[in-house]
Amino acid sequence: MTRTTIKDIANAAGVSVTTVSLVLNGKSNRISAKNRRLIKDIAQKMNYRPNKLAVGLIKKITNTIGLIIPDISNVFFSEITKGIEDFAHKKSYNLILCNSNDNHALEIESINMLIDQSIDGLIIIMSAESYGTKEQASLSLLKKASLPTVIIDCFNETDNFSTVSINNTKASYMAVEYLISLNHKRIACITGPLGPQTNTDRLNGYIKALQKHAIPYRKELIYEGNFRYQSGYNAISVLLPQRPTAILCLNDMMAYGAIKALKEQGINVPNDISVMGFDDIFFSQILEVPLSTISQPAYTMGKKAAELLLDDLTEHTPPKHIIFEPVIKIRQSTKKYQPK
Amino acid sequence: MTRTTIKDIANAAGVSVTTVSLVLNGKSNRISAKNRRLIKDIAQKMNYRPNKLAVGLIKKITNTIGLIIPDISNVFFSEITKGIEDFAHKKSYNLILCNSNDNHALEIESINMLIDQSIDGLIIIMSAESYGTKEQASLSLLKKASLPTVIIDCFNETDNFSTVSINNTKASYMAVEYLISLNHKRIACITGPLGPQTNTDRLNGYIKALQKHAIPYRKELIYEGNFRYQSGYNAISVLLPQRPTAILCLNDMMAYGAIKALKEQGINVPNDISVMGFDDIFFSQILEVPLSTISQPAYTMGKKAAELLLDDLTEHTPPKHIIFEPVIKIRQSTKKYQPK
DNA sequence: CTGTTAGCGCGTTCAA
DNA sequence: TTGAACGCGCTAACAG
Repeated sequence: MTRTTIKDIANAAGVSVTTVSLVLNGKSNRISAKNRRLIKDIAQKMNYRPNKLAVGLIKKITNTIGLIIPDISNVFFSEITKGIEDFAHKKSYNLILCNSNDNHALEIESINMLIDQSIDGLIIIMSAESYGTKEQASLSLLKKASLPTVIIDCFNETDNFSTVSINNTKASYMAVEYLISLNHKRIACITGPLGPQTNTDRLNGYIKALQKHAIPYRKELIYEGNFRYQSGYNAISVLLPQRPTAILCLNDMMAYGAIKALKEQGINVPNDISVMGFDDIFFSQILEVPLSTISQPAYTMGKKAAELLLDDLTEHTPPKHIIFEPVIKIRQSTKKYQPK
Repeated sequence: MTRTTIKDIANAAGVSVTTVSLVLNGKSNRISAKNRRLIKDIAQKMNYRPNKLAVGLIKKITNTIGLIIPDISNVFFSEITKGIEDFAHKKSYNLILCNSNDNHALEIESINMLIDQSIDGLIIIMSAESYGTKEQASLSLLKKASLPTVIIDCFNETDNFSTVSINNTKASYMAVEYLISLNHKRIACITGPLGPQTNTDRLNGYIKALQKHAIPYRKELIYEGNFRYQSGYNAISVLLPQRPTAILCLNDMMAYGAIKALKEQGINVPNDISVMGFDDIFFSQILEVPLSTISQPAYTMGKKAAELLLDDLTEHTPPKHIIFEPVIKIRQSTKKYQPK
């Protein structure tokens, strides 16, 4: 069964396609009332819906936005996605989803595929591989296509893109300062891949807080993970010999892995070692020992990104940089350090 | 900056657009070798990529599939989505994502939006509201549009759609039989919304297992939840007075809520009450008391759905019904019942 | 008030 | 071996 087109309607109504188009697009001030009625009735009856490909081809507007994220099965990203989708849908935009799997080549490929689809704009969370020249490669591709873009989780003032993120440096600074206030001095840190600035910012916040409190920075206390559960777990065997009294994990999933490994070693959290996370995903509240962590408003960040993008699309607002303030959630995985 | 079109290439090469089109579509057997070279070179140099709107308009193929799910922030669904996206991307298909928020009207709206976008096919997980006549409404809309569709989590032989699901009846049957083997007789059940067949199937499996073992079915032991953490939590206060010795939760999230409420009441899992889940999402392994549960291969189910759909699109395979076998994961939240 | 004409970017006859 | 012409479904000048 083939869809009804304006041509069908025009035939049925005995008018030209122009008239139909005019009526159906609300530009019918100059069309006779009876024709207006007639056409609308027929359109309704024949269940007419405009073909968006055809409209897009002409108007160069598709009401479609692209989303590239590293991994939709990661709850932090899926929460962001929800925020984006909800907002976009409310504004009658469709969302094309692409996973980059933290792979730069796939990211580039996705950007190209999305451009080919004539998306109106893009929201992207860069892959972990996309930093330095690779990040620039992605960005310049977007610039060449002059594609309205909002970047999440990557503050970037120099290029002409809107960004949405939290203040990462401040976030981990807050976390470390809190741990220091608990008398901790040997604070280990399990980081994400130390390429993207978001991640190095977090490490820098850690370092700054130590400096501020005149605690020496020890490289041996740093473990570079990859944001996955397993890497948090693995970190423990290399960190433990350094005898940390607290461990800051730069996302919650790694904190879960670390806690698991600690438990297997018979080490109690928080009595023996304090552990902090970063993100505050839902499950952190319901852990055996609810996780102290830095909260990022994932849903809101997604929503805000969508809002910025659609604003840009509809009224060409200049790039904005939204920085959310991190919020520290003190739960039960952290505790005052008491030398034994 | 505007994209380069075949016209641009034709001009640059001094040939007609037909020639360009022929070459770029691999139908260049009849084109002179030098022109072939020339055109390909120019296309490369000018960074030509076909406009998919235009191609779609002609070919009626967009290489785009739609996905409608209740909620992308639910890890069970996001895992399915990952499976779909990975497979689709590998086959050069794009994915348009829509959340129905378990709302039938939104589901219908999404279907229409997706059809307007000329998607080639659809994968859908019905909203909790879409059962009975509402389910039929969604299905008949798809049929009228003759849109190739795969339905996940809803076995449905009568309509002409492919389906992917697990054997839900058997799944909960297995769970209950396992609990019975542990000497439990007062087994409560926290269900999902008892509209969609998937959910009533699960309840039926529970009932069948009781019957098989001559254990009376008691309505007071059933609580109808909504698959959310909070409803599992809420269930406990109404179920507890019935003194169950085991509780089967028809998804993991509700099991988490139930366990939380139990803990707050000073009731130990599994020593006082056994709890089983359903889904086996990642977090179930890392709970304080790792959750015994029925495992659904979410990623694989998504992948399989995408595979069925693309098979249908490329070679018009008849509808298939894939039923995965549930696997019981015995962890530590269940234990032999010992009367005290 | 309404129809004719001309494309949007591309694939595909049909002639030449 | 190639090009002109047509059309996918629709919008937008421009006439009338």
